[in-house]
Formats: sequence, C-alpha cells, structure tokens
Amino acid sequence: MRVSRIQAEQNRQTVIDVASRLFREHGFDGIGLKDLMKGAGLTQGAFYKQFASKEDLAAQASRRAMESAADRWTAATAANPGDPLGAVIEFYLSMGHREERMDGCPVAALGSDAARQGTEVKASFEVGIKAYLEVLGRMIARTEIEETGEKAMAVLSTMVGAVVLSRIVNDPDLAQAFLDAAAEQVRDTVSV
Amino acid sequence: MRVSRIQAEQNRQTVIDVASRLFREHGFDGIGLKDLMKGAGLTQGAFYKQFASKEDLAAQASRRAMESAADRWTAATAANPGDPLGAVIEFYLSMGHREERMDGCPVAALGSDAARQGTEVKASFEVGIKAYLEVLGRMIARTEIEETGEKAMAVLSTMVGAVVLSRIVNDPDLAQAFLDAAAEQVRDTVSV
DNA sequence: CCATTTAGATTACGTACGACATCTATACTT
DNA sequence: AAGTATAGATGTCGTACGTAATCTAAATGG
Repeated sequence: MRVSRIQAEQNRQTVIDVASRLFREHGFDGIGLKDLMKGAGLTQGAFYKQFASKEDLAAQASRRAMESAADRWTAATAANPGDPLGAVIEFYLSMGHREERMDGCPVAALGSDAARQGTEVKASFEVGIKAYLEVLGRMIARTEIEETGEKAMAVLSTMVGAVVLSRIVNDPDLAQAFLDAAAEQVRDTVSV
Repeated sequence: MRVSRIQAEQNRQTVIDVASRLFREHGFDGIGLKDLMKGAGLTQGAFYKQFASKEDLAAQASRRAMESAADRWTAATAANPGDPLGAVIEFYLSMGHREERMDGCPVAALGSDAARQGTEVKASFEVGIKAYLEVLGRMIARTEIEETGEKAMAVLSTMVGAVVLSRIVNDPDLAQAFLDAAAEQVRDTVSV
C-alpha cells in the first residue's frame, strides 16, 4: 500500500542505512536486494521505486557509511582536543573495531570490493577519504607544517592496512600485534 | 573425455592458478564456478571431481596466490641486495601494481573479502603474510635489532593500505600520492 | 470534500546464474 | 579386456537482479 511522502523518504533513508551496514558485513556481492530490503522492513519490489539499480544503492550507501565514519573521527578529536590522535587510534586500531565490520570503517570493510566497483561508488569513498585526510591533516599541522598531506596519507594507509591485516589473520595475537605496531608507527609519524 | 592422471593433475593445477587470478580480479563472490572452470579450459561438471567446494578452491587459490606474491618479494630482494627495500617498493608501491589487480598482491586485491571468508582461506593468507613479514624483517634487521617484528608489521600495513586506497580513488594523482607517501614513510621506518 | 490522479508497496514473474549432484561415455590403467 | 577414473552433459533447486501488474492510500484539485 502507499505511504505518506514523509514515510516514503524515511523508508528510503532506512534502506540506505541498512545497506551501509549490511554491505560492510557481507560485501557488495555478498548480499542481495531481497535481504537488503527485508532489513529495512520492505519487500524487494519496492526497491526500484527508490533506486535505479543495486550499484546506485551501493554508491549511496557507501557515501552514507563514509560520512558517518568521518563524523566519528571528527567527534573523537573534538572530544579530546589534548590528544586527538590518541582518540582516533584508540577506537580505530582496536580489537573492537576489528570485530565489528558492520559499524566500522568502510574502507577497511570494503576497500578491496570498492576497487572493483564503478565510478560512482569509488567517488563516494573518495569524498570520505578526503574527509579522513582533513582530520588527520589538522592533527599533523600542529607539529609540522611541511608535508602535512603526505604524512596524513601515510598515516591513513597504515591504519587501514593494519585493520585489514588484523581481520585476515586467524591468530588474535597477531591481529593485536598489527594494530599495536600501526599505532606506534602512527604516533611516531605525527610527532616527528 | 578422460585424460591421463598426469593431465588431470595438471588440469587441477591450472584451475588453481586461474582461480588465483580471477578471484583477485573479481572477488570471491564476483565470479562463478562456470567461468572459473572455463578459464582453465574445462566445464563446470569437472569441478567437483577436483575440489570439495568453492571455498575449498578459494583456500587453495589463496595459498597459491600468496606463495607467488611472497616469491616475488624474495626474488626482488635477492636481485637487489644493495637496496632490497627499494626493490620491493618499486613494484609494490607503483601505479603498475595498482592497475593489475589480477597479478598483484592478494592481500590488497582480496583483503576485505578474505576477512569475510572461513578459517581455511584466512589460514592461507596468514601463511603468506608471515612470509611477507619475514622478508621485511630481514631488511629491517640490518639497521635495527629491536622491534624488528613490529616495524615489519607497520611497514606491511602501510604498503597494503596504500595500494588499497590508491585503487579506491578515481583521481590518479591522489592514487599516486598515496603510493609516494607510503614509500617515503616505509623508507623512514626502515632506516631509522 | 469528494473524485481523480499519482506514487509507494506487494505479489508474482522472467531470465539468468549460483552451487552442487548425478549420470554417461570414454579412454587410460592394470 | 575389465575396471575405473575422468570430463562433460544434464538436472535440481535456490537465489540473483530487474520488471510488470495490481493494490491501496496519500495527494491533488476542482
């Protein structure tokens, strides 16, 4: 049956939110439209009234996911102005983050998948990645003026790589070691 | 038709080799058994005579891919004993590597996917990752005795993350910047 | 304020493809 | 020559994405 305009828009947002989580959990190819819509309390038939294709949803869900991830970084730094880097490290390079793919960083959860997607999806990620770099750049700028961008990129690479690697390996100790090693490296990079 | 025992084994190896490339190109969920077998010149019907399941093949293909990747690292360092790190950086953190997912590092190509796979696949990756760390550890050990393992892990994280990020973004300049920034960071880490 | 239009939702369908099992013909092996 | 291992064809059954047809309630407007 038909619902109000407001309700329809709300449903649309719910689908995007749900997709942003389920894609991170299962990968773009690992979950179908039926389950995606069911997660939002709707049926598959309603999908094409709201989205042009699965890839269209993937692009919008990726954007949403990256926005919320970047917001989390910003919030963490704002809440801890004395040690913004420490605040980011504490949750990003943690075993908790390793274990909750669904709510964690989309780059770590979907990086390899995103590389295979179309331009739209990649563009969504790109916006979020630049937001990450800005947050990192502000932290680095306090101690060093030159090469802020380069350092931010290196730091982000280290952090993303460490979480990916920590999730691949079965051994929890090795996983922890990757996170710890990355944390130390990141601290060194920013403080030098 | 039936082929010789030797031919059958060779076919099996071909399937693993082909799968190790096609999985990297399309992801574990992005390609089906039919196309996988076709890539080896066989039909899908032959698959279950050789492998228990798709995941079984995924585990074997991952192992094969990681072996060949680690061999490449070893070969690069052996061919350039004066600057082993430079040799690795030159191909790993290059635009060429960014563009050939199919023949490149399996961790960068399938890292996010691997995190969602079962224990067998992860174990295959884990072996290869440890091989990477050994190669890196040897390079780092020359300049620094302490914390060799930690540094190797940080370096690997940076390299993997940089390639993943460089592949996600549409902008080639930004992609190049990630690779360059990682290269510099890696050199600093190893030489300090 | 009622009739008409419109749009969101459901159900059902179509085609294609997914993994996996089984059956058959054949050619190697012993 | 007989047995057997293998490739390949075929089948099953579920699910994939996408597309109507239909239903219903919200918008709209006279």
